[in-house]
Amino acid sequence: MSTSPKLKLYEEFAAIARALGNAHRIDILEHLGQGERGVDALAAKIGLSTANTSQHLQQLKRAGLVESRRDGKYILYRLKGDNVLTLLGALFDLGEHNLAEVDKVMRDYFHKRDDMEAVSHEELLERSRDGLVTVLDVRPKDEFAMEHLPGAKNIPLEELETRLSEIDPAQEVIAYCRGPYCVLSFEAVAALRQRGIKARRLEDGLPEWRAAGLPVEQP
Amino acid sequence: MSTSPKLKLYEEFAAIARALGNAHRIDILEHLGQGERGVDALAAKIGLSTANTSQHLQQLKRAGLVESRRDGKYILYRLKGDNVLTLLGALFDLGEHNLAEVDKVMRDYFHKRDDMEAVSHEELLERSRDGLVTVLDVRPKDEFAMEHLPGAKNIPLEELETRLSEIDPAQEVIAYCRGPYCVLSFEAVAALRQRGIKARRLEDGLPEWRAAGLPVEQP
DNA sequence: ATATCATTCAATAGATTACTTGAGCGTAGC
DNA sequence: GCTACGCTCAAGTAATCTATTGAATGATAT
Repeated sequence: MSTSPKLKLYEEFAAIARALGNAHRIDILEHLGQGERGVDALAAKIGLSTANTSQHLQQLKRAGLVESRRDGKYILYRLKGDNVLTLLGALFDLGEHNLAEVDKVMRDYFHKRDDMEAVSHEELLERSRDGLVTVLDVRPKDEFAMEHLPGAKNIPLEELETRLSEIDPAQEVIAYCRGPYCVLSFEAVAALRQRGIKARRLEDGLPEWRAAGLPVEQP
Repeated sequence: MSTSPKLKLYEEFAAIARALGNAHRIDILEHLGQGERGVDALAAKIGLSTANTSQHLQQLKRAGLVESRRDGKYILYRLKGDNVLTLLGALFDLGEHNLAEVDKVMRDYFHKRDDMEAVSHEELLERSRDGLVTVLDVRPKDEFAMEHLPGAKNIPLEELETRLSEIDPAQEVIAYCRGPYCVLSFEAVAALRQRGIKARRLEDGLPEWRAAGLPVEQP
């Protein structure tokens, strides 16, 4: 094998794929989809040691999936361009269509996605313009603080039970979180429905919304 | 780590990515993009032992990237759905945009892709309708035999020098091969230009043409 | 049945990967 | 300057991956 130019290229592409070949690193990418993060903050969110997280980040960096900048004593990582979300989307899509295991997990834990009747960008925009829905961001407070959908109300999933009174039961709730496989919004919808409140999920999460060129609110 | 459902899903997605994490397997996928192949035939094309190729194919199968069927004593593998090409496309795209190494290989070996002025589907269709161009398939004879672009002439790259007389020097040649990184069409264009024949590459290869829903010719 | 061919399986050695631990380095604030 | 903090590096272990070899299926042909 004289390592033809084509194989050389494929070796580079394979290196990118290998960087995606670990569940924790995909998790990191999802979190970075919310916005820039420091290493420790990320490590805490995903439940890995700092050193381990740092090493994962460096693999992602070598593969061209993330980039970093220094801000004071923090080093902030972020996704490198919109292509990353596109690639992740293609990966998720293939998994959902081609792997029985993925389908099974979806059924078992997410009570079958289709039954959740996800709401599209377009529908949300339309209905929120008419003031018909409550847009609910169920991510943790700090993530909401950085960026959120326009007009959204933030009740982190953990606090949902104790803060139910803040939700107008006359309106439909549309919940969203980090991305299409983020559990938060699934569980929020389930909890709300159990209490008789009409609720649906937004099809995608914040990163996809932003990638679609739709407006977000910042402090 | 109690392995949340989200991480379980991400583990599945990561498994798909790991299956893409080897240059030979990407090469296999490109060849399967041309059409169904038996194990031995594939092994010969990509230059690996039969056993090794078989094992790579099984990894791809476990990851939901290929599927197989028995035909007599052959077991024929093929890509599992169009999502595979989409995923590969996203991967290539990210590599081209985000990795300096990829860009370097492109410059060194492919004489900078942009200078090659690739021709789009649309332009090819238009110009071949008017009879202005020779569509040249430079893949090996057996791949051409299985399927090719309508009206294309087949001269495998190895035979190009000896069969130059078959090409009308008055017409522009548009060459294509297996896919966007297949070397064959790059080299064919370079060789033709050196001999004063106007030549360009088709932007993509046969699989992308087929995936775009455009017609192909079969025996 | 036997022989043959295409493919897979099983066992192995060598390389790569994930995570931990503890040390090292740069920046901010005292 | 020193200390605290955020991050990276280096070394080590256990687990996983690649490619080779040779043996084992399974289907066809004689």
